[in-house]
Amino acid sequence: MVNQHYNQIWQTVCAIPKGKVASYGQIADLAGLPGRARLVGKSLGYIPKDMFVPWYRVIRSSGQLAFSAGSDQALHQTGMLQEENVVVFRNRVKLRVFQWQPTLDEMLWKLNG
DNA sequence: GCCGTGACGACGG
DNA sequence: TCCGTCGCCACGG
Repeated sequence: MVNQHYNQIWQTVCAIPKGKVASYGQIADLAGLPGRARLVGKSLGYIPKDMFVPWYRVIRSSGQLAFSAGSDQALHQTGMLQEENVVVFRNRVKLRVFQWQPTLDEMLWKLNG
């Protein structure tokens, strides 16, 4: 039994295209939960093991990875991103280059799904 | 109900 | 750019 908000958040994270990243706040907004970036972070820790959700494409609004530099988790996330050709330098990603900018179509599609 | 705790964010120095 | 501060909100003790 999981909070309904978590499902909305997971769905939204799944909409981030491969090779792009989005911020916690951005996901919260798109999920219809403005101002609840921290809830997004929480929910990513509760992703069911049998469900694929590209959690590693979610980073801070500053471009920094959420995990501290050098930690196992940060290294894992870095590896996953680099497999998608997202450049991670000094534990951060250049948002100018890799941040997902949803088109109107993508946002409307989410409403239907 | 109060309080501390987060995979956060905006802002100012 | 790198910090500290404050606001934020869901949870658990």
